[in-house]
Amino acid sequence: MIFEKLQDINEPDLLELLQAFQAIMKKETFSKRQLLHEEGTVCDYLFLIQTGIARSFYYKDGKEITAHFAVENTSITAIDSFVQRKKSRYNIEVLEDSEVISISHQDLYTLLEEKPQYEKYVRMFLEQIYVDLAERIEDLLFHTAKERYDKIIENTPDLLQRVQLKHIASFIGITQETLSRIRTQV
Amino acid sequence: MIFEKLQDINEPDLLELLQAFQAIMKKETFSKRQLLHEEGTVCDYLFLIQTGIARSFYYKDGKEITAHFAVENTSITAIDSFVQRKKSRYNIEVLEDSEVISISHQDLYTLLEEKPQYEKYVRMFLEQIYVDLAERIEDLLFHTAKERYDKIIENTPDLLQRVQLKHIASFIGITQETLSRIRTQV
DNA sequence: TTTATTATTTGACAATTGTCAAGTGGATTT
DNA sequence: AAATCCACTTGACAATTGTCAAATAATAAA
Repeated sequence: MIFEKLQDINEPDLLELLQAFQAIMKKETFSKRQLLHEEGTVCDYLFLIQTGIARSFYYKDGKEITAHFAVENTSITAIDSFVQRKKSRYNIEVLEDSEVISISHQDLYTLLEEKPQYEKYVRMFLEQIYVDLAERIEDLLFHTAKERYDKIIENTPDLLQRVQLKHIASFIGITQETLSRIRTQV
Repeated sequence: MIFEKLQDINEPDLLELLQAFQAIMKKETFSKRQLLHEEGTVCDYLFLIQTGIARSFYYKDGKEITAHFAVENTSITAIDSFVQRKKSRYNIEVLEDSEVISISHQDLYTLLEEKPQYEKYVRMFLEQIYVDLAERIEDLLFHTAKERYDKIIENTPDLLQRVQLKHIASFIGITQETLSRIRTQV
C-alpha cells in the first residue's frame, strides 16, 4: 500500500498527509468483469483495491496472459503507461464485484508539485512495487511452474477459489492443461 | 541515468543538485571479472557505469544466470537488497576493465533526509528503472528467445562482441546451445 | 430437477528446448 | 609453429510443455 511505512512521521504531518491523499482518492464500485483500464489507451489512474480482486492482462497470440493480481489492500495500474503517459498494452479488470479507490495521474502529480514533501512517500511506494516486481521476475526465473504454483497457494490460499485456473496458469507462465496436470501429480 | 529528465529545473537549482550528488559519488576503477557486489551480503551501493560493462547474476542449479547488463551511462545494483537492507542473491561483476561511480545507501538516504527537495529525482529514477524492469518482464513473456535475441542485437549491437554468448543466453532465458542453434537458422 | 453453460481434466501426439558429449575454430602462450 | 586454452557449434537423444480434441465436473439458468 502507498502508506505502508509511515513510522518516521509525526502525527500532525501524518494527518495532513492522509487528508491530502484522501482528497484525491475517489471510491467507485465496479461489477465483476468490468474493465478499470483498456489497452491502447493511456492509463490515467492508480487503483487501490479495497474489496474484491483485480487483474491486469494482455494478449499474446490471441490468448490472455495475466500479468498481475491485486487483492484487497494492494494496488494495480498499467504503471509504464501511467508514468510515461504512453498507450498501454495491458487491460485491467475486476474479477469480482469490487470497491476500488482511484487516484488520477493529474491529481497525484499536481499534489506532488504543490506539496513536494510528499515526494518521499511516492518514492517509498515506488521502491516497494519495484521490489515486488523484482521478486516476480526472480520467481519466474528461479522456480519451476510447480514451485510458483505452490507459492501462490501459500501466499494467497483463497486465490484458487476466487479466480479461474487459466488466469493462474498464464500468470505463472504455463498453459491451463499443464497446470491441471501439475496439480494432480502431488 | 539518475539525472535523465531535468527539463523542469532552473539553472542554479540544477547546479546545486549536481554538486550535491557529485559530493556523494565515488569513482573507482575495476578490472575485468572483479566483483562490485557479492551474494549473501547487503548491497550498499548504487553503481553507475561510466566506461566498461557490468552484469548482475545469480546461481540456479549451480549455473550462472545473468539478470541484467549495464553498459556505459546506465546503473546497476541489487536493488531489492539496496532498498530493503537484506541479503542479496545476486552478484555483480564487471566484464571489462571499467570506471564505475558508486553511491552509498547511507550517503544517498542521508542526503535525502537533509535535502528532501531531491526526493523528486530519486522518485523519477525509480520510475525509470521500474519501467525498464517492466519492459524486461514483458520481453520475457511476450517474445520468443529468437525475438529477444534480435532485440538485443538491435538495441546493443556491440554487446555480442563484448560479452560471452553464454551470458546473453542465460539473460534471455535459454541455454547457450539453443542460442547457438537459433543464430545459425536465419 | 433438468438443461445449458462454463470450468477443469485427460488423452494422444507434436514441437521445443535441455542435456551431455564431442568437435571445430580462433586466439594466446611458450 | 606447436601446444594449450577457451568460446562456440553440432549431434543424438531425453524430458518438458504445448496443442487440439474430447470427456468430465461444477455452476448457473430455466
